[in-house]
Amino acid sequence: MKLQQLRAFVKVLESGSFSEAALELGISQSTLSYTIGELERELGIKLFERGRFGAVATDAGRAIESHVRTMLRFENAIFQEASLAKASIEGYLRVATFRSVASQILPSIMAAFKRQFPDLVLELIEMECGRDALKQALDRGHCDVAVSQVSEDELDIEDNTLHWELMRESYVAILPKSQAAKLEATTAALRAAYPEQARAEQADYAISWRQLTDYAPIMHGGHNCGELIQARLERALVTVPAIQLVRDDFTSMELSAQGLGVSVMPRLASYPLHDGVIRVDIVEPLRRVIEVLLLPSSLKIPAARLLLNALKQRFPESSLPTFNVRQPVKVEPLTNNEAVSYRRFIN
Amino acid sequence: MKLQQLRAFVKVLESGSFSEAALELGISQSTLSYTIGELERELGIKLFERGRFGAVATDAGRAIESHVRTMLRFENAIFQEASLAKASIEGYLRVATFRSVASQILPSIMAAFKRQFPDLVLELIEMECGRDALKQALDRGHCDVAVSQVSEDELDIEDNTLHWELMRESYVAILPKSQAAKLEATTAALRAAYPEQARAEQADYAISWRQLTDYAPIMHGGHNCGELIQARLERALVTVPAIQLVRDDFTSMELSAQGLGVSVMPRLASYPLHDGVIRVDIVEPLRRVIEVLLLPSSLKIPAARLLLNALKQRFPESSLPTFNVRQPVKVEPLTNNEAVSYRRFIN
DNA sequence: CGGCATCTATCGAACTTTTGGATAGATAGT
DNA sequence: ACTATCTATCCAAAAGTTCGATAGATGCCG
Repeated sequence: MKLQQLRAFVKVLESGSFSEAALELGISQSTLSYTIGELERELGIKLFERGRFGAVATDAGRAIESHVRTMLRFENAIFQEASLAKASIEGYLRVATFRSVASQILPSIMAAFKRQFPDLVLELIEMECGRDALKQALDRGHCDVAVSQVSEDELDIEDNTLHWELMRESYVAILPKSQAAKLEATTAALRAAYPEQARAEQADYAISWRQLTDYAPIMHGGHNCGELIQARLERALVTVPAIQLVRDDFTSMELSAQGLGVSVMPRLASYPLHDGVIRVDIVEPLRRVIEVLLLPSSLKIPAARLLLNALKQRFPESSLPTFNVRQPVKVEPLTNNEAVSYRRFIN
Repeated sequence: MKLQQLRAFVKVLESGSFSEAALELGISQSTLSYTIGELERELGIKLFERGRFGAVATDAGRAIESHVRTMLRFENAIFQEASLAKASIEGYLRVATFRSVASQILPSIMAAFKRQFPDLVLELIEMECGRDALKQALDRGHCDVAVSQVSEDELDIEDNTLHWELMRESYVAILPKSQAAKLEATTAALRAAYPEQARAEQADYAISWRQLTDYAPIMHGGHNCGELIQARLERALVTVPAIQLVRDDFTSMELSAQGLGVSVMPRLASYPLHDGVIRVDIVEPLRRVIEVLLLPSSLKIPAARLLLNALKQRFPESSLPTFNVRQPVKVEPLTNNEAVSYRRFIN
């Protein structure tokens, strides 16, 4: 078996066609055909179903996918260790996450990370936001680290995937200043009814989901989970008014300031606050937990440990520990010779 | 990077010399030198310190060892998946354990396992009995599965190594029938003093460690942890009489029957009981836990799952779950195309 | 139904890499 | 200083890989 065959295998898997994979690999189609053919011959199984449509993996092909990717992951880890020994870090790191984190949270962190380790190629893979999809991406070896969203009541994980909470985010409502007086009247009563809302970061006003439905919702396309909020609004009221989608935080605050509706956005995104609006806590707050996921074996990848450390620095409150950059596995001077000489076979 | 280089790397690591490794690999010394040289050139680091003595890994060499072995482990997993698709299972499985388990417990299981999967090469690696040593063997990739011993109060494991209790073994004393009457007199009192001893598998007699030291201990060379028992005996009495070492269970019972001393052996080993002896519970029993250890990633190796299932069958009381032989990771028809088309780079 | 477009497989020659024997260099022990 | 035991290098032969050309297979569409 050869690594080149495995690299070709993955490329075909991803591009779904020999010809295109060959193009991307910069080799001829005949070479690629020969390469995959050799691998299949050695394994004694067919890896791809070929046809007019291109190439699609057989059951057996899918069965080995994650193993192949694991091997390539560790090839990368070896390059990273080697570059570490030369006091730099080369290689790549693939981070999978969903749209809002990919667009709002990671860019600044990864840019800083990139500045610190310029020779590392960072790859951000955008996927659906469900934890299951991201966990599968890890299992299949599509990425090294994943950042997913999970609701507060589903934090546990049944298998041995590692996961740490990065932050817990609550959404706030943004309403025009003109509504301040009206809200002032109800805020005290609401606070009393929902005491758990009392926290350091408390806003001057509070509102209930029921009240919120008096306004036209302005959804933020960037970092809220549209369905989550929409579902919650629908629970409070039968029909939800037509929703406007906006891309920029300040734009949506501007719309709110103009009295065009209520913006719902993660608390963090509401700083700095637009002059014409007020920040309003939503009682029975809807919160989501942003968590990092990775396979235990990914901890062996130096760049992954570095990224986790960077995340810990950015989110000091998170449950992340800090990792040693240098081999976390202690290598004792026990010579392999000893282990080997004791070896015997059962035949 | 090429797998052949990695295989050569491991062989040099294990044999401690280029010449011998070349011999074992069946290639010439010059070829091996060139192979390792190429790898070093590509990584840009020196992997071995060479000299009159042979070759010994540098820090960098040791740093990549576990990654290299992981890659080879998964290469093996790929072959196993491929053979599974052909309704057999080829490849190898390396099990590390310590002497008594290697000689007394595993052979029958592994022989049966071997009969079931004749094309699988089983490798039994014998090491020291400490859990730490075996865990390190796993971490460094010297084996796929480890079976270790641990005392009852150290069951927890801090990192994410998987571990399941196979069996909990208590030792019994074997004494000549002539001692029955004498023991009968004290057994009831001892049972009352140590009620936790009352169990289904209870023997007809009980004895304390203090009383045990009246007899010459006959140690069983095969499956007790000599030091463990000796230390316990010494705690009960200042000096322990000279110890006789015996290899066969029935032989040591024979010695006890002849009134030559007391045998101490794991309960399981005392079946069937020799006619001339009695089985005696030791109060404040000394127990050891035999557990299976493996890395989470080893669960991906089909043969490892098969072996765990075989162990579960042999030890139905153990905490082991039963694994699916076929890919434990569900592979959904989500095409990689989708994931890839979303991909973008941060540069 | 048949031509067309779009795949992959195969062939043979050019090219690249790998291999092994011979030899040189390095080093520790005697 | 000699010897034994390592690894590195050189070079020619062997082996493996690559590519363009071409053939074969298959679904699409008029």
